[in-house]
This record gives sequence, structure tokens and C-alpha cells, in this order.
Amino acid sequence: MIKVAEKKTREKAPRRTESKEVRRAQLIDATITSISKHGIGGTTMSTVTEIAGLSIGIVNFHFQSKHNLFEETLVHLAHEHHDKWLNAYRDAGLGSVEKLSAIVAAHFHPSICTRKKLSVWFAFYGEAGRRAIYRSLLDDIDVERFDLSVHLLQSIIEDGGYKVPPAEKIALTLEGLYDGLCLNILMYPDVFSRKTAEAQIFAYLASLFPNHFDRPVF
Amino acid sequence: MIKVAEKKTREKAPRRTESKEVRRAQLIDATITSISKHGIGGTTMSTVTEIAGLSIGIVNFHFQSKHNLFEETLVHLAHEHHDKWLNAYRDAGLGSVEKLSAIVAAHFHPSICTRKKLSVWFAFYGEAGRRAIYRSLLDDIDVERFDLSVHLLQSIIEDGGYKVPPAEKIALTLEGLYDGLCLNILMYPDVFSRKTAEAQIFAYLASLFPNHFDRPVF
Amino acid sequence: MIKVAEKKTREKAPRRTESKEVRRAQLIDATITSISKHGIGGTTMSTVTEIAGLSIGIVNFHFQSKHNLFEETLVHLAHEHHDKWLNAYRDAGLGSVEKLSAIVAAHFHPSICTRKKLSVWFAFYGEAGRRAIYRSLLDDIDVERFDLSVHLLQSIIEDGGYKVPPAEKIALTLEGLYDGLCLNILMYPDVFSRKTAEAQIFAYLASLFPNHFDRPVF
Amino acid sequence: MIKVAEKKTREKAPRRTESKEVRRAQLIDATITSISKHGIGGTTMSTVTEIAGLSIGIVNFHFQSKHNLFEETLVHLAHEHHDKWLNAYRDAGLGSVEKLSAIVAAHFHPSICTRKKLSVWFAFYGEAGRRAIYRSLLDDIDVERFDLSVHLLQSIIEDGGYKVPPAEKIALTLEGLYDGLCLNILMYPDVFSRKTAEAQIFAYLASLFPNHFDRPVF
DNA sequence: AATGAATGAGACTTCATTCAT
DNA sequence: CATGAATGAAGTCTCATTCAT
Repeated sequence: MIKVAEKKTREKAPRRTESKEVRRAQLIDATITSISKHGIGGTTMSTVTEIAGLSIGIVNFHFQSKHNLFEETLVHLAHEHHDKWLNAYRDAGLGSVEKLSAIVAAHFHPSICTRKKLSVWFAFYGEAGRRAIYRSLLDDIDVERFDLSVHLLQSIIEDGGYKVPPAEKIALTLEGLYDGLCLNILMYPDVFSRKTAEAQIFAYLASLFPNHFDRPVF
Repeated sequence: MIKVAEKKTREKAPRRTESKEVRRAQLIDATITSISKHGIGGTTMSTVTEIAGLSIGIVNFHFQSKHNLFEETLVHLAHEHHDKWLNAYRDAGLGSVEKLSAIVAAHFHPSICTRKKLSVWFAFYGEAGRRAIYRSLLDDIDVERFDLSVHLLQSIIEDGGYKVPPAEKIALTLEGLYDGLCLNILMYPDVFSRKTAEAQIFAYLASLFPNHFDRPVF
Repeated sequence: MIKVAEKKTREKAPRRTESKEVRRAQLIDATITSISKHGIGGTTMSTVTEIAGLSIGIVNFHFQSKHNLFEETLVHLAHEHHDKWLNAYRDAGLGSVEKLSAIVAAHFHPSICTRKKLSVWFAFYGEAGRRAIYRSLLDDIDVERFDLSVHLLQSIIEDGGYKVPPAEKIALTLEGLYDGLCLNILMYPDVFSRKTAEAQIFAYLASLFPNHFDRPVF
Repeated sequence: MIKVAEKKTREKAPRRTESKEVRRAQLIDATITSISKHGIGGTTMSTVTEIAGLSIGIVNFHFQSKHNLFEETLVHLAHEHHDKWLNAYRDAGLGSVEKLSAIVAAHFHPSICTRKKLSVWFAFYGEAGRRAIYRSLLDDIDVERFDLSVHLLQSIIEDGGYKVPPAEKIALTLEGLYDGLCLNILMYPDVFSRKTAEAQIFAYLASLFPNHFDRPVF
């Protein structure tokens, strides 16, 4: 009994302050779900608020406009993605191989590379061509990861004395592979999966750096 | 007199059918232009017909509905793409390397891999997640090309006695690379171009099959 | 029979071109009616289109926006008013007294000074404080009439050798009286009427120019 | 201790009621400011409470509804206006000329005839056409002043033996002039001012009663 | 008393589709 | 075949009002 009472008071105080953030997160989640279900074109204030179990007026209260809600949803996804591979990078061993491997693995982590989220990513990509704001949001994070990859690849190349294309070119190919494999996972889930995609990346790295990466067994 | 009459009817009859095809092509072109400019969400019957220089009522006459217009636009693009690499494949020399190279090159041909068209492709991809019809349209063509690639890779592997992943895996990676590089061309045109993308593919093939493909000079 | 047929073809051709103007006039009329009934705040696209007997989508087709419809409604009223007194001025005899009298009378003409229209005028005045566009629309016409009044008053003053305030001051007072009396007609229709308002203006002129204007009999 | 307790309760009780009145006045002031800035149509509970520096929920607590707030705001303005000319009338000398002059002057007193307040007045007038409640509120006060004016004019006419229109007619003209000049001050502040408006009224009175009113020097 | 998150009716606007000409 | 005025459903956004805190 006492515990319950304690809990209540404990919860009450923070709930006020949390409230706004909680609602925003709730609506962003609902937006992701809606976009994955109905696409960007089919996502309306109604689909979002219905999924969130809230009234239609609430979005403008917390996000001012639909456009803003979409933007913040993309920011949320981008941050989540960014944090994933940055933490993986930091938590990995000291070697460049471990660090690069961690980044690759992060891309295909079950919490990141879900069909639902991929679906949202590509919905935004489809719009990014003419929404400069979307592009710049994605750009910033991609550039950071690209630079990091170049750095790691460089040290692997030097370490192994490999005769391969310059690190920048390899990093570009990696970037292309990430996106392309994800798109294929989304479009052809029967053929592509997180596991196979990851294996393909490592196979590519193994073909370049045979002394540093093991060729995966297919 | 009779001749003239005959001519008239002769001309009229085909002109009508021709005219119909011309109008349809005109509207599909306008649709591609509109989607590349305004996105799928921003493309309306008005934007399309204005670009085509026609009246708004005409679309429903020729395509019954907006949805149908979009579908046929995607079919048009897919066919164009398909014809390009199939013809390239046929026109290439007899060797597997020549044929595979021709297919790769076809992907990045200036008439196919334009920012305008890529923009439309990815707009559709963004919707394809939940439009089965879009996905199946694309699927058919992709499968055909995939099978062809596997076949060609297989013969290269056998010819060179390479120790590489199975042909299917390499073909999958190639598919991923096509899409990923195209997406990057669209998103980061300053960093990725048709030429560099093509070179990356060939660099990948060269790293696998050093005796069959020259490593491109970066 | 022939006549009817003729009429039909005659009507058909112009109707196309007229159509747009006719619809616009119809909607402006409906707007005036709606504002006089429900006020500016209570006038919605629905009230207007219902009065016009048309569908709700039609306004944006012809006027782009509600705001634009309101603006054009005010322009219409202003032009109507302007034309009324300008024509009255032109059609009047040659003398300044006749011309000034005609202008005064025009203000209180049954087709201009209706409660319905006054109601719309003052609804717009109420908004004019912060809608520069409204004010400037009204300003232009008022200035033209003011200048004309000054000119006419000047010639009357000179003609009679009157010792009165300068023509500009009298004209200002007249302007004030027009508006004030109209407002009172609107607010207190039991006390003020077109006739009494007109008589008050003439009484004022008679008190200034006893040899040119007859004191009205109350 | 007891004293303190007494003080506390003594202060508390009145403070509550006072507080209520203070809040109401604060909100009415904010309403006037908001209407003068954003018009009636642009005035929302938010604009009012933001100006007042209070929360949005407070209006319904003190005024039950927006409609009620507006009504009480108009009442407040009307009372203020009424008190001004009634006090002016009482404080003036014993003569009818002094008293009438005081009433005229009160209309254009700097605390009454501000652009801000005029702006609110005419915003309400614009709605008054169809809001009987607004009209009746204004009517009561106007009638009182009208009767007073008639009485004063009557005594001036008798005193001077003037041959002028009946006092009622002159009073009506005065009423019209008040409103019309105020509207012109609002609409054309560059041309009309409190001073010139007042002078115009006195010029009008001087033209009627040359032995009682001095012609103002323009 | 006061706050402000939440609600939901209703306003404006867009746009695919229809149809008389 | 083609036009474009007209329709009306549906979407976004605003805002008076409510109510738990």
C-alpha cells in the first residue's frame, strides 16, 4: 500500500514535465507507423492521431503543422540511426576492423533495419529530392559516418599494404551498398534479409581485405 | 474523288489511334516531369495537364484515373529501362564479360540515369512499400535481369576458376549496388555521378574477377 | 420557331464568355447578402455558396480564396458607389449647386443607401483599420469625391461672396456627415432614414449658403 | 496574534472580490488592445490572454464565454464614454452653451477618442448591424445624450431667437457628425484629427448660432 | 483561482472526377 | 476528341471550450 502511494507521488511530479515530451514521442511513433502502413501520401492527421489514440486537434498543439511533424519524425529516425552506429563504434574494440565491423553491423541491427522503418526512410527519400530540409537533415549524419569510414578504411589499407582503390572510393561503395541493400530488403523481403545483406557487405570487405575480414560462409 | 475519300478515311482512322498514343505518351512525359519537379504528393491532374499544355479533363479520358496514369507511367519507365539493358545485352559481343559490362553500362546510360528519372523512380519506390501493384511491376523486370546476371557471372566464375561467393550472392550485391548508387547520385549529386558509380561497379567486379575486369583508374 | 432557334444560337455563343463573369457577379451578390445577414465574422464559404445555390468548391475556382472574394466584393461596392455619384455629377445641370446637390442625392439613392449595403460597408470599415488593402480601396474613391466637392464649394462660395470656413473644411464636414448619417441610418433606422439624412445635409448647406440652397421643410 | 489573524481574514475577503474585478478589468483591457490590433475576427482567446499575460483557461472562468467577454468589453467602453460626457456636462458652467460645448469636447477628449478605442468601436459597429444586443447597449446611452442635446439646443434657440431647423433635427445632425468624424479620424488620420473634428463641430454650431458660438479660426 | 493539455466542431482549401458543351 | 466549369469529399488547421491538476 505504502509502495503504491509512493509510486503515485513519484509519478505525478515528473509526469507534468514529461507530458509534453511523452506526447510528442507518442505522436512521432504513430507517424512512423502510419507512414509505414499508408505511405507519406496516405498519412493524414487522422491516421496519425487514430493510431496514437488521441484527438485530431492535438498534433497542431504539439507540432504546429503536419509538415513539422514529418520533419521531426525524420529527425527522430536519423538521430536514432546515428546514435546506433556511433555507440557501436565507441563500444567496439580498439582495432579499425572491429570498429568498421561494428558500424556495418549497426546498420543492420534488428532495432534499426526493420521493414517498418525502412519503409519510412524510403518514403522520405522519395520526397527528399525536392525537400531541401529533408536532404540536409540526412546529409549531415551521412557525412559524419562517411568520414569515419574513410578514416578506418585508410588504416586498414595501410596496415595490410593492400592494393585497392582509394579509401574514399571504397567508402562511397559502402554507402551505396547500405542504401541499396536496405531498399532491396524492403522491396524483396523474400530474397534479401538483414543477415544476407550484412553478409554481402562483409563479403565485399573480405574480397578487398582478405587478411582482415573473413569471407562469410554462404 | 474516290481516291481522295479513301485517303481521307485511311488517314483519319490511323491518325486517331496514333493520336491516342501520342496523347498518352505526352501525358506520361508530363507526369514524369511533374513528379520530378513536385514529387508524387505534389503532382496533381493540374500540374500534369499544364505541363502537357492540355486541359484538365483529358487525363480521365485517356487514363480513366490518376492512379492509372501513375501506374502506366511507372510501366513506361520500367519498359524503357528493361529495353535498354536487354538491347545492350543483345548488341554486346558474345563473351560473358562484354555482356555483363553492357548491362552495367546500360544502367548508367545518360538516357536512363538522369536525375529527373531517378527522382521519379525513388518517388515510386517510396510508395512501392505498400502498393503491391508497383512492386510487382518492378519485380518482374528485376527478376529477369537478376537471372541473366547470375548466368553471366556463373560462366565468368567457371571460366576464371575464381574462388568467390556464389554467383547468386554476387548478383544480389550488384542489384544492391545499382539501387544504392542511383540513390546516392540523386541525393548527393556533387559526390556521386553516373561515371563514378559505373566505375565503382567495375572496381567491385575487378576485385572479384581480376583476370576478366580491369581495375578502373580513379 | 425560327426566332427561338436564332435566340438559342445567339445566346449560346456569348454565354460561354459571359459565364465566368456571371458566376463571379452571382457570388459577389451572395457575399453581400451573407455579410449583411451574418456579418463578416459569420460569413463562411458555406453561407455564400448556399445563398448562391452553388457548391462550396466554386468560390476558390473563381476567386482563389475567401480573402480575395471579400476584396472583390468591396471593390464592387466601391465602384457601384463611385459610378453613382460620378454619373449624377455628369448628368446634373451645369451649375455648381445642381452638381453638388446631385452628388449629395446620389449618396442617399435607394439603390446605394440600402440597409443591406450599409451593413456591408460598415462591416468592412470595421476591418479596414487593419486591412490596408481595404482602406486604400476606399481612399482612392473618397479622395476623388472630396476634391470634386471642394471645387464645387469653392465656386459656390465665390459666387455668393459667403463668409464661411474654407471650402476644404466644409468638404471635410460633408464627408463626416455622409458617413455618420449612414451609420445612424444603419443603427437607428426608426430615427434616421435616407430622406431625413439627405434633408439634414441640405439643411447644413442651406445654413452656410442661404442664397443657393433652400432650407428644407422638416 | 488575533490582530494578525483578523487582518488576514479582513484582507483576504475583500482581496478575493477585488482580485476578481481586477482580473476582469485586466481581461477587458486586453480585449480592447487585441481588437484594436487584430480586429474582432482576429481576436481569439489566445490573443487576449497573451496580452493579459494570463493562461487561456482564465477567460471562461471570469466571463463564461468569448461572446460574453466581448459584450462586457463593449459595455465597459460605452460606460466610459457615457461617464465622460455626463461628468463634463455636470462640471460645466450653468449656461446651455457651456454645457453643450462640454459634451462636444468630451467626445473628442484624448482619453476617449483614441485610434485604439475608435478602432474597437467601429469593429463593434460592424457587427452591431446584426447583433441586437450590441445595438441596444449603444442605443440606451445614445438616447440619453440625444435628449440632453435637444434640451440644450432648445434653450439656445429660444435664447437667441434663432430661425433654424428644430432642435431635434440639429441634434440628429450632431449625432451624425460625431460618428462620421470619428470614422474619418480612424480611416484618414492624416486629414482628420481630434482637434479638427472638434473645430468642425463648433464651426457647424457657430454657423447656426452665431451669437452663441465663436467661429473657430481654421 | 489558475493553468494549459486535450477535445472536436467547423472553417478554408485542394483536387480527382464528372459532364454539358 | 477536347474543354473547363462545377461538384463535393477529404484534408489541414484554428480555436472556443472543458477539465484534471
